Amino acid sequence: MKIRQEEIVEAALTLADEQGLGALNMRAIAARLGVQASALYWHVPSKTALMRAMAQSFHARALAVAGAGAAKDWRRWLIDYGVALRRALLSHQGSALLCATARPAPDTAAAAGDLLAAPLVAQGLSRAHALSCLASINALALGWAVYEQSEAMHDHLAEMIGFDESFALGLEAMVSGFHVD
Amino acid sequence: MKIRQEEIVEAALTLADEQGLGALNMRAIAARLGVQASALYWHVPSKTALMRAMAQSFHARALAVAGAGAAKDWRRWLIDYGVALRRALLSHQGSALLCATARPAPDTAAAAGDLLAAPLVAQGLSRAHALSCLASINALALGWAVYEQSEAMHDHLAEMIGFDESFALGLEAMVSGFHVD
DNA sequence: ACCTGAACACCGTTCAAGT
DNA sequence: ACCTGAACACCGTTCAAGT
Repeated sequence: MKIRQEEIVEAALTLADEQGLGALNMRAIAARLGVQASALYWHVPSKTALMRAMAQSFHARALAVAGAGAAKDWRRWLIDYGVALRRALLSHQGSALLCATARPAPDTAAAAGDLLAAPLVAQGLSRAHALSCLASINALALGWAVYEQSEAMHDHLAEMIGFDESFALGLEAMVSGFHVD
Repeated sequence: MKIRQEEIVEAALTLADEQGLGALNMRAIAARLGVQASALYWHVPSKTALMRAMAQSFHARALAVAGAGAAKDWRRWLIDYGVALRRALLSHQGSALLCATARPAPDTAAAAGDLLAAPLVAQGLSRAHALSCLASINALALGWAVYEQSEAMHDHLAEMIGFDESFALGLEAMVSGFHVD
């Protein structure tokens, strides 16, 4: 039974989705593909690299969604990006923690930075300022997603606030406070 | 050689600080205390519980700093809290990831929520709105700290933006966008 | 080229046994 | 009460050997 890199990442993703990030181990991934754990190492250098690939798929999704409407007002664009990023993170269990743990490949990160900054720079923000704003939105979305995906934290916070509204409130407040430099 | 709970948490904290969170294991902690790994389980129920205790020490520090000046304007207070929280997280290696992973004890979290909301409620914000604002600030500080403590992410971002200024910018933007409900 | 089987070092945790 | 020593199951990873 032949295996490809892509299949391994996909299997890992659905496994993490079903059983949680803590249940993600090489033997379980291999079993899901009808193969031995050691077979994975022909296609993937390490579990760390595998998790990095998993994390990148989330960023890629958010980037694709946000990149679509580049003609909008830059504040609107930032808000849409933040919402899309959070949604992408929440779409799979444990993805926030995964993104917090796994570092992206340096070249991918640089390319993503350029792509994200472009629509802001086109509307008059300096590149440095655009990246700064983007980083804050990344941090906000990641932080919220971490809280929402932490079981106990989720249960506790959910009693007192609504996640969607609170995130929207914080995001809109932040973006409205940004200025063109 | 007798051991106390507190000593174990402290040893774990300094070990994580020196060697990183990945090097944190029961045998290493025990060795630092001149004891066998199995001895730890007389004082601590599990590694998970130990990490929870570690995470709580960070929140406690930030809470102590922020609780100090309760008479300030609520926006100023929120900003000071955010800055204190981030500083507390950055003071130990891997603390952000630790706080993202370990869930606090439910009663501690509830008490912290009350304590933090109090100065805001005293100045006219509703309890729900105060908690919502606080959660956003928590998320922002945690997200930033995660980025700053992720080695590769750090190196990459540091080339383009200043962490301190960018965090301050995002935090002040957000707080200035909050309103009394 | 791609996979199996068996092994290695390491880890969290348990438990009888010591003092 | 508190600690040691030895063990267990589990994990990431390697590597010879098969096909």
